[in-house]
Amino acid sequence: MTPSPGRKKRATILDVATVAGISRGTVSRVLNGEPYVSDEARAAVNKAIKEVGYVPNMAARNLVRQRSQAVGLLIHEPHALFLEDPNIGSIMLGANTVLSQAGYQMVCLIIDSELDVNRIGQYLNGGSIDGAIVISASENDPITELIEQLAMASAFVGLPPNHRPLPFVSIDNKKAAAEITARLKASGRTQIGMIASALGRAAGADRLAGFADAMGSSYRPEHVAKVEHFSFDAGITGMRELLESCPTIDAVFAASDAVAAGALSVLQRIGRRVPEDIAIVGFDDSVWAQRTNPPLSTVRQPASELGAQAAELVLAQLRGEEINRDGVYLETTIVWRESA
Amino acid sequence: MTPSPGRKKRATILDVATVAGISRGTVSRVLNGEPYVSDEARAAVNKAIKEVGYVPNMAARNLVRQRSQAVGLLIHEPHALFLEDPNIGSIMLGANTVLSQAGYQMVCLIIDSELDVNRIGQYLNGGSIDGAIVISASENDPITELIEQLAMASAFVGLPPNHRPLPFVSIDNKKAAAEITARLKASGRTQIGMIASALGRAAGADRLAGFADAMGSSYRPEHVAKVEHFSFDAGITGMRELLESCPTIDAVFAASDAVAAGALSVLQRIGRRVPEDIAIVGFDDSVWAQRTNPPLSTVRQPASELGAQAAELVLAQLRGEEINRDGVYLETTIVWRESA
DNA sequence: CACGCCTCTGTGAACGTTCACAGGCATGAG
DNA sequence: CTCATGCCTGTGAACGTTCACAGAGGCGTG
Repeated sequence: MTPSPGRKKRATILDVATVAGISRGTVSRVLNGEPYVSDEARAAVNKAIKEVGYVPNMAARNLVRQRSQAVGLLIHEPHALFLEDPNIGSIMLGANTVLSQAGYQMVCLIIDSELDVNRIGQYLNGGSIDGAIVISASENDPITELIEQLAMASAFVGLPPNHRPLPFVSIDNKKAAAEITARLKASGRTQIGMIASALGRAAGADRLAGFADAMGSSYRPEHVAKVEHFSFDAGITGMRELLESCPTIDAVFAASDAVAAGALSVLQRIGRRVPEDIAIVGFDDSVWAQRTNPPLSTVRQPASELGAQAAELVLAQLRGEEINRDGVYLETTIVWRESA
Repeated sequence: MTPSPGRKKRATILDVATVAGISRGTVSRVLNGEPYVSDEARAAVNKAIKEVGYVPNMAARNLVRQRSQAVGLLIHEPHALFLEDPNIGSIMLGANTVLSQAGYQMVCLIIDSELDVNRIGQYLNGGSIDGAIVISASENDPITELIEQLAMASAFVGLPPNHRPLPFVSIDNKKAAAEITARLKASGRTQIGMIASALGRAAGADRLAGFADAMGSSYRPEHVAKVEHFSFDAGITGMRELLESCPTIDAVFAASDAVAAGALSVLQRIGRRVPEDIAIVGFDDSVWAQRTNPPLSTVRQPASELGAQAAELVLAQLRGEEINRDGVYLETTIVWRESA
């Protein structure tokens, strides 16, 4: 009687032990590269492992070790935005490289509905991962609360919502926004507007704050269009709004490259020349920036480095080290291309 | 003596049981929503769970149940490509929705280096996931071999490499390519070329085959530029090549939208008008397609549906159902915009 | 009253590891 | 010769669940 037509029963450490003619303990020692194992035993174990096709059972290992050697990357991003955000991919790869080298498995978890929120809660606290990197959590995020309650090893990419005192890696959005706005002013433009996005998030609000700072006394509220997301479509909406409230505008700071690309498409459709008639700058230095026509002047954000540092931050906590509670800020640079 | 300043010890099912004044078994029954539990017991358990802050330990559960209620989404894509591929995000979301509703956790695993390959092997076979959805595996992929050996529940998005007889969901690349090429011919163009990409993958090779099919006797090898990836930069390279080998070309079928966008940028730089002087069509109907100027005519690929169906395929296997061994093909449609 | 059935509960045995401990066997020093 | 030391090995207990089983009590029926 065969047990079932499905997957065959997996070999355990005991099978390896009996085939190799030794005990569990020694097999375990070989598996974990511990010292005090004779060469013969080691060879016998390795041979037996191949023979029976043994692979360690993670669940059993995690259970007894009380850790999983895995770190979660939580992506809590509205549907559409996730598809457009060019930074997420870079952040993922940056984090993966660091975790991978440290022997950790990175597992990405997408939070896309209420259903997900509960299940992820279990996943977080159920011992499936030892730490979490959180990307783009919005204000009042239940996951953030959970992480804080559990006091689990974590790192946010961008500021943690609600000013929670949690570890993070970010860029200084306000400073960067102020810098590129200043540059725009210095280039001789006089009617400078902004398309501000995602004001519910620190990144969005800070970019607007930086713009206002740099404009100083020449700041005009009617020169700011406020849109919901960092998206191409939001850029279209925002640009139309801006043209209506201030037809003589001659420069626009868009809160992201995607927004800038949307704005650019509006300007081109109505025949305004960029940069001759109107200058436009973005933020992120994503693929958008280099592939619009003209290519965008923008703020370069070290996305993969953000991911990498967030991963380091989590690893440090797992090693039990004290970490910098004030967060890590990475440098941005201005990339000047032809759109301004 | 406090045990350690780190995370406090987690409550177990036994703690809940003692607080509620009943046994493990009943707590377990409540947890899993089984019948034959008195209302009082249920209430007591729920109260106790809140009180001690209990969360089930997944490792222990997975160990005894021999399954994890999680499905992996393996992304094996060269670094740069992962960032550009517009379909991956949609596939992820499509799969996540289906899995989430079925009570499964989707975990994405990125394979970006040799290091990753080994670790993922363990992850796959170590009981951390019950099934796998594989995106864009290239020929001779060790992960594919592993999945076949393990006979684990799986589904490929796109054809499995090396013609392995594994479940998959795909579009008919050859047919779709032939259709759009035919449409290009019908529009009166006479010198039609193609920028063929990623010929090492079924998707890439099939698109070229479809093109050749549709061209029939008017197929000219020198009208085909072969490039490595489905990327913007590859589009630039390919277009330059094509212009050199055939300066009078008046239509180009690019193997993907990103490639088409790259090609378009070359044409615009040298002053060829699209679509007046030369027509260009892409493949995917990704964000690229709608945001180039002019927007691209292209083949619409139901990316999120691909992810969803792949998820369904895995779930069916986990339910023990027999599945269609010949794969599932989804329909594509031609989207005609202004670039041709 | 005896019996069977249904509801509910508790208990022991697993699941596959790791870890601490105990102990065996050489080897070398006193 | 004895004892300590270093290398190597085996064993029992634990990790936190689920699952099958046994059994208690209530109720209706013959």
